[in-house]
Amino acid sequence: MTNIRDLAREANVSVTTVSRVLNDHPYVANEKRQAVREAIEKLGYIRNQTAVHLSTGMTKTVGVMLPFVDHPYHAAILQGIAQAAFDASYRFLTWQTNYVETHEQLALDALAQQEIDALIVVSHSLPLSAILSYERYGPIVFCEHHEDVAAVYIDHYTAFQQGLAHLRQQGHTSIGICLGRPDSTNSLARKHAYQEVVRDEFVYEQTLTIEDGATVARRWMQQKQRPTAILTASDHVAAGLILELRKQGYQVPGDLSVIGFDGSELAEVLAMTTIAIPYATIGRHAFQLTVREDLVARPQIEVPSAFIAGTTVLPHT
Amino acid sequence: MTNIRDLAREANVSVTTVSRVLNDHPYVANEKRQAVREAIEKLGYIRNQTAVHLSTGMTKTVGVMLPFVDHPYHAAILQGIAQAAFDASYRFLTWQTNYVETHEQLALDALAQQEIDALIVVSHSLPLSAILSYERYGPIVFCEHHEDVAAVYIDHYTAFQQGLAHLRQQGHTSIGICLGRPDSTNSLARKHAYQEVVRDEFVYEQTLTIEDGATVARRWMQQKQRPTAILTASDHVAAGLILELRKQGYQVPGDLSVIGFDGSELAEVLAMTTIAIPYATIGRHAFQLTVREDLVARPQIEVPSAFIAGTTVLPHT
DNA sequence: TCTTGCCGTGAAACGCGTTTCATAGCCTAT
DNA sequence: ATAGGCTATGAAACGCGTTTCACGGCAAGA
Repeated sequence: MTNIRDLAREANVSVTTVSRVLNDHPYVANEKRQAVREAIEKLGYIRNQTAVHLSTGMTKTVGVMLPFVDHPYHAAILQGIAQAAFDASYRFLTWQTNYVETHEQLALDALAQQEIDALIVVSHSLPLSAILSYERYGPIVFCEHHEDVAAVYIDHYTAFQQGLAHLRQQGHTSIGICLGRPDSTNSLARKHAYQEVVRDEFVYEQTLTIEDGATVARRWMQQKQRPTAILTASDHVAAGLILELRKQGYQVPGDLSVIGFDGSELAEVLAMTTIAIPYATIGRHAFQLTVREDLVARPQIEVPSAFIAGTTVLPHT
Repeated sequence: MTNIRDLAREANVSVTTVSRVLNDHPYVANEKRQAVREAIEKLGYIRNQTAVHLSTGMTKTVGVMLPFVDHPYHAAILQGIAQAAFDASYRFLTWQTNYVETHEQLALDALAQQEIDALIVVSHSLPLSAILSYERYGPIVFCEHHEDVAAVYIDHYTAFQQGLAHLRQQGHTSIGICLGRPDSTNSLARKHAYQEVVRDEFVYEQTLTIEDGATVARRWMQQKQRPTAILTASDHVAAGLILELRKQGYQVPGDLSVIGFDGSELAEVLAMTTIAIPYATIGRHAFQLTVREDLVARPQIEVPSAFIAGTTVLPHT
């Protein structure tokens, strides 16, 4: 591999001058610049990025810690990050953690080891304090709300309120909710919105997948006291719920009204009433935060959710 | 930042010995090893990965060139790559190209610039030869079939044959197909399988999204000569097709039988007849190929597809 | 007793681009 | 005429871990 010193020799200039040419520094005479360019051409020189990284002390790479790369909304956030990173000539490394703490730790280590310049935490199971202790190694941006942390998030409390308000407007008083991971920030906010307006508690926890949705359906069918509407925490769960009910001969929304959450293709396909989240936007903002000058001030960005009317909610009579 | 030389001074050993301790090299006396460990502890030393990369000449990172990170089957491949890379203590950098050639080029540049040790090409629009000219910089593995190239792929020809055979078995003789990008390797294989057995040509090209599926539905409705069954090239297209037809009052499979392709959640939700592809497996194999000793022999791995019976095909009477 | 061969250790070179600092010519403002 | 300021250029230091090579010591095999 030819390097910058070979070029210097070939072009009869110093390595400094070669470096200046490579970086478009102005203080190079035209003939020398030309000579270097010809040497590059002649020797087929290609810049070694690793050396650049070591020398400059930055990798122009951000890390992304997320549980699953192939879950639709995580993938959508990743898409936004990919786009924003691309626009800024950054690259991104992904740590798929499955919510395993030792895996999450590896992303933190990478930040400390200067493999990445900054870290975006899409979702995590390590304690917040454990993650924040790595802030001294570089910027850390979250995709969910925490106090005193750089973050871009949607207000799950308000989003859930919107859904509940819609159901109550339609005359539903007996309303259930599905939550994902029970103690996640999001679940707590949702529960909060729920408990403010609902008396009967129909809370289905640990619902994440289509299959979990079907399980909720089976539980609902067995209940004597049933809600007339369920607000889920993901379109996946809603889809599983709806399809299992229909399979068993129930009507959705005739027997049960259902609202999804995400605004995914699944909701589109099922013409589902849902709450759409602009995940790609979250990803874009998250990346942009990592390179923001005033990150020390720990800025927070709230992105709006949008209620989408579909065909899976009927007024309660 | 404390470095290896600081450690050496603190522990009264040479940098060589420190390096040996860091890399668990056996030729270090226990007392010295202990002394180095204490120095690491005391000074809070953290290894600089970039320096390791420069020094060793490898980054333990593979690149992934793919059009979209948030399309379900690309995400599923990415998931497989993520898993296999994780197991091998590798990282992966992703280039989301949108099939834009200049973007694809950036992934190739990264290989030449030694930012990545190897490149996985999930799908591409650059000419194959342009990509292969970068093989001298490092291993390149494809996720689709090409002659004389390291690749892991599914046999689209056979997969499509399976679907066609099923439809003909059910009495369909007038069969249409949807293809994605018209000149992609996959489309050509599919077309080949199609033209072998079908006389009337009902080929709908450039169908990729749910919306495209709806467009196919509208075209189908306007046709005087219509196929009685359509084999699509993705569950997305099939979903759009099915739902638009149903919306317009047609029966699926009563008026038109439909077979999807992918075996995605969408197919599951719609109880769609489809051809399932083990995308994560493709990703895993692809990664494993990049680190295989005999990669110069350009090994090829074919992974099987699986016909999944659903409710969107009815015998033709 | 003499050779091998393994263990243990460190100086120095290596990988490679960037940046600081010093130097020097030349022009402009005072 | 002189102090500054800008252009241009290069030597050397820097970032930092790995690896090669040389060397001393000691034990086992010949």
